[in-house]
This record gives sequence, structure tokens and C-alpha cells, in this order.
Amino acid sequence: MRPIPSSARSSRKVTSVDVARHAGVSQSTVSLVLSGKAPGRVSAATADAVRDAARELGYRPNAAARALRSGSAQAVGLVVSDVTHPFFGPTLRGAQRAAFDAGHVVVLIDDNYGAGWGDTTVERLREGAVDGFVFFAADPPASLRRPGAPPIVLVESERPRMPYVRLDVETGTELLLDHLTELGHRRIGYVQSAVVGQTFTRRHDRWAQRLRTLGEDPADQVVVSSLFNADAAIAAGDALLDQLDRLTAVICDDDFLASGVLAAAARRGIAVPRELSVCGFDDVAISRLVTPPLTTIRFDAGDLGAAAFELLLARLQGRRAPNRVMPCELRVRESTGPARA
Amino acid sequence: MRPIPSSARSSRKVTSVDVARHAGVSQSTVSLVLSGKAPGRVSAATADAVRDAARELGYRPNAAARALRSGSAQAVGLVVSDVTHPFFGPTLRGAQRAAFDAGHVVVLIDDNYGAGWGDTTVERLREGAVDGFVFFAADPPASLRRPGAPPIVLVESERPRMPYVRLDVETGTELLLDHLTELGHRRIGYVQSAVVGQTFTRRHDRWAQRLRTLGEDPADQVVVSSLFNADAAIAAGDALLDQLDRLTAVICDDDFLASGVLAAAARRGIAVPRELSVCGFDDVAISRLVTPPLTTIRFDAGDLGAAAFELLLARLQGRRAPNRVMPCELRVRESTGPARA
DNA sequence: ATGAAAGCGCTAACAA
DNA sequence: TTGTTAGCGCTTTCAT
Repeated sequence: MRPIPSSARSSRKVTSVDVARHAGVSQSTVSLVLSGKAPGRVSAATADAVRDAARELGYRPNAAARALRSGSAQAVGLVVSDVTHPFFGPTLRGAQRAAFDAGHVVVLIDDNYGAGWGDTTVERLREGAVDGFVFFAADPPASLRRPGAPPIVLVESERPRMPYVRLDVETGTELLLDHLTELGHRRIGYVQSAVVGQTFTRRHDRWAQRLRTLGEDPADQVVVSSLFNADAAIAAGDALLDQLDRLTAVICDDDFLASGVLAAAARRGIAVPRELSVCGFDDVAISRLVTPPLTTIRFDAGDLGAAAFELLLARLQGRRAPNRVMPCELRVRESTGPARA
Repeated sequence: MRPIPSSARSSRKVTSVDVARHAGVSQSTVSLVLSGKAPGRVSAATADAVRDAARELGYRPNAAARALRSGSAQAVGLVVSDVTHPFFGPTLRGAQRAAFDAGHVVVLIDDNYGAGWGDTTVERLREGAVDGFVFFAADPPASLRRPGAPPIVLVESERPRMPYVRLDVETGTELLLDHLTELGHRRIGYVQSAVVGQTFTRRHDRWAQRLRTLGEDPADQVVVSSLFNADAAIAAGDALLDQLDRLTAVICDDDFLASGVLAAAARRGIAVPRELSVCGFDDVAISRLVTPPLTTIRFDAGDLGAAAFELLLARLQGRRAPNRVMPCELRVRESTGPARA
């Protein structure tokens, strides 16, 4: 082990050439060792010497150079419409764990419901910085839907010929409806997401279909819609409660929206579930913090995120993997009860 | 305008060489034009020709090559301990807007309260993919605190010799305490964040100091702490309410924590604010969704995020810019009222 | 006003 | 098992 030249300790950038010189080997050997391709090609002793030299010099590979040369950044982008949507945290963590296991890093891009800088960021990242994208309840920009674009996978949305992972929201909706009808509800309102999305359409369709089998006309039910912010959610709740005589229960596209109904009901002194049963969807943290705690649909968000990454990884490797539909289950809490007479 | 060679329309990667050839100019001219350094150096006609060629061929610059050559990726990383913390959305948007105005993109890194893959991601991004970082209520890894590390700025935390942007939480805490004392409260409990952080310490110190001026011993007050998840927040609320006879009001490090107190109170049938006044902090969306809506402290999160980016940009440009302390204001809602007798 | 040429730091054929 | 060499696509002197 040679002494460390003082220059190496300075702030000058340490390159693989420096490591090679310090270890007394060639640059390609350094590359082989540090990118884990050494076994069977480089002797153990040499490999150790290289690693030691790298550590001593504080060498860190330059990601840009590596990406440029190898054509892969070992990084993926996760695009979401709103990072703060609570639905999203556990899912992200699942994707991160899976990515990490595969030696990739994941960066997040918030596109603010399509109103933000998501597209620009995606454009700038797609060449060089990131190998592929997963779009989480967000729409891929047109430029990524053309041939030659990097691989992408969709979560909770679908497009022809694009790989996706989604929740079995049809079953989720059925579960909620089973639960409500067992409690005697037949006139069931709906609080819809004003943000359009396949997942919401599926739920709504299933709700409509089910009401028909109950002999109710979906068109006669109270339906309101709301964006995902507190004011809108409460206003939607108010609009719904204005017609309380026309329903005994309501299902909502999301726990956040359901919380808006709860807030509006509390302000009017309407008792939940005695006068109205309220269902959410997603089982996010807030669903246990509101009063009463929400009956909702839960699923394994970590699995969802991991599955999305697996699918993307398959594409990156030129493999083909089947789309996934993840299961949901019912979580009964105190926001639902027998239909009022 | 020459016809587009069919090969250019194929999925083969289009490089600046292709653009140069197509426009009949040299590669350096293309570079000059497309990176906005043309004025005064390239004739307008040539510049237009280059831009046309680029558009026709669907050229997109390779970020890795650019970063490698120029040493700058025009990208910054925003590291947060929990992307889904609602506090965080508007702040991020502010940072994004400022970054975008300066021609930078921002990628998010979730480090899951230090338990995740944040450090690895930061390590991998720092060379090549990203020029600098802002750490949002997250601790920078040791490797970034050494000379030669990329510039970083801290939000809502501080370290010696590191630029920061923070909220004036001292004033925020005072405002809350003013409000409560005017309502006749003197025994004021505290729900602390179990996640340590300078910002929380400051608030707690101010609370303790203020109680002393009221002639109360802070050590005699009910203090509980909680992580930022629903179960913990409700459990903390329960622990607090077990000692309801020892307080008439409580201030919480965060709206989420305050919501936990509300949820616990609702389960026990304790009326807020009649039997207990509850204050939050941050004025996130949830504060209006819970019952009753929370009295809390609000601030301009967009400004906070923008200020953080500005500071980072200054560092990237070798400028020095002053740290910032952003103002807070009181938001009175229905969770606070006169102290019970 | 434009072009030629060098080279950022790395990986991967290909040689030895 | 290891070294030599040739670029990846771009920006940037330096000539012209």
C-alpha cells in the first residue's frame, strides 16, 4: 500500500485513473472491479487492492460518465400527480425497496396534476439521467408514447399497449356495496374524484351496475365530485348533505373525499353513521384520524409499488412481464351502520 | 430545408452531429444555438436553420453527455424525510417554480426518516446527475458535510456553517401561547414530535420559557411525544387525555399530531374545545377536515421552498446569500376556546 | 460567424 | 488475468 499522495487528499476530483495509478493497475481493471464484474476475471488480490485504493482516495464514480458510456443510469423516475397524497407514501416505499434490491435508485417527480413541471422534468431526465419511468396515477406525456421512448409502466391507469399495475377496484367497490346493502342501504350516493382516471371510472361503473341490480336507477342517486383539497372536499360534502333525504349512505373515491363529507356533516350536526353511512377508499392514515374512523378499502401499497418497479425492470431488460391486478380488502370501522328508516 | 432522411425518423438516437449534418453546419454551431449562447456569435439565419433541423429530427440533447462535459446537470435534488407529509407539498411546489425559472429541474428523494435509501440515492446522484441538494427536515449524510461535497441547503434544520432557510417558529409558538393565555389557559400540555429536529426543539423551548413567565413549571405539564403515523398520534392523544385534569389546553408540534388528540378525544367523548383546547402547527389540509377544525400556525410554504432553492442556486453560482427566517401567522379556528373552570 | 479538434470519466471490445 | 484502445454525445477553446 503506497502512501497517499497529498494531492489525492485535496478536493480535486478523484477519477478511476487515479485509483488505477494508486493501485498499480489499469483503468479497465478498476472498472471491472468496482462495477462488480470482477469475479472470474480479476484475481481476488488485485480486486482487493483496487477497492482499498478507491476507499483511500475517496473515489466515487461519476454517474454522468457511466450513464453516457453504458447507456444506463441505473435510475428510474417515479412520476406522481401529487406527492403529498397519502396513498402514495407506502407505494413509493415499496417501489424503492424493489429498485434498491435491483441496484437502481428512484427519483420522484411531482407533476402537480399535470399543471406543473412534470413534463419538462421528464423530458430533461429521459436522456441520460433516468432509464425509465413509472407513472403513478399520472398521464405520460405524448412524447413518451412514441417509438424510441424509454420504457414506462403505469400504475392505477391504463393505456393501450402499455404495461400497467393496478388495484382490483371493482372488487373493492363490490365489497363496499356488499357491506352497505347488508346494512339495509339501497340509496347510495357517490363522491367522485374530479380528477379523471380509469381507476375512478371503474369504481363508478361498478357502483352504477350494482345499484341497478338493487332496482335503483343510478341516475336518481346523489352524485357530487371534488378535487383533492380540503375546501373542495368539504364543499362537495355540503352539496351532498343538501340532499340527505335522497340517500342513506355514500361511497367516496377516496378517504380524503370521505373526510370532507365527515367534516361537512359535523358542521351540520348530522350524525355519522346514524343518519348517514360514509365509505372511503385506500385506507390512508387520515382514515383513522377523522371522527368516526372510516370504513374503507385497503390494499398492500408496498406490493403495488414493488410490482410496478418489477414490471419496469423487466422492460428495461427487454423481458416481457404480465400486467398485475392487486387485491383489495374491506376494512370496516365506525363510519358505516344500519340504514336509517 | 432538405428532405428528412428516412433513417432519421427511425428510432436510432438523434445526436447533435445529425442535427449539424441536417442543417449543414458544424456540431459546435448546433451546441451554441441550442444552449442559448448563439446571440452575437451565430447569425440569426443559421440559428433558425439549426432549430428547424433539431425539431424535424426530434433531437433531444443527452443529459449525461452534457453533464459530463459541462460539469453541471442543471438539476437539484430535494431530500425529504417523508414525501407524504402534507406540510411538504406546497413547499416543494415553491421550490420547483423557482428552480424552473432558473432552468433547473428538481428531483425528489424520500429518505423515510433516515431509515431508507436516501443516503444511497444521494451518493449516486451527487456525481453527475444532480448539482446540489436541499434537505428538507432531513439530515444530510456525513459524506456531504466534507470539503469537496456538492452545495447543500437545509430547510427547517440547522448545522454549523451550513446555509439554511427556516420558519420563525418561535414567533409561531408565541402566537399560539398568546391566544391560549388570552382565553384563560395556564396549564398547557405539549404533544411533541418523536422525530428530533431543531425546529421542534425551538418550539418546545419557547413553550417552556413562556410557561415559566406564567408562573407554571414546565416540568409539571403533561408532555407526550409521537411519531408521524396515525396509531402513534392517537396513542399519544390517549396518554395525554389520561391526565386531562392536569391541563386545559395543548399545543402540538404539528397538525397531524393535533388530529391524533382530536381523534382520541372523540373516542372518549371529550368535547373540544369545551373541555380541552387543541392547537396544531403548519395549517395543512387536514386541519380543516378534522372536527373541530384546528387552530394552527400558517406560513407561506411556497415562499419557503423558493427561498431554499434561491439559496442553493446562489451556492451553485459561487455567490453567498443570507440565510432566511420566514414569518408565521396565527389561524384561529374552532379547536380552541375559553379554559374550563 | 463558423469549424476543427480535444476531451469530460467511464465501459467494453479486443489484444496480449 | 490484465492492459490497450476506442469511443459514448456533448461543450469549449482556438483557429480561420
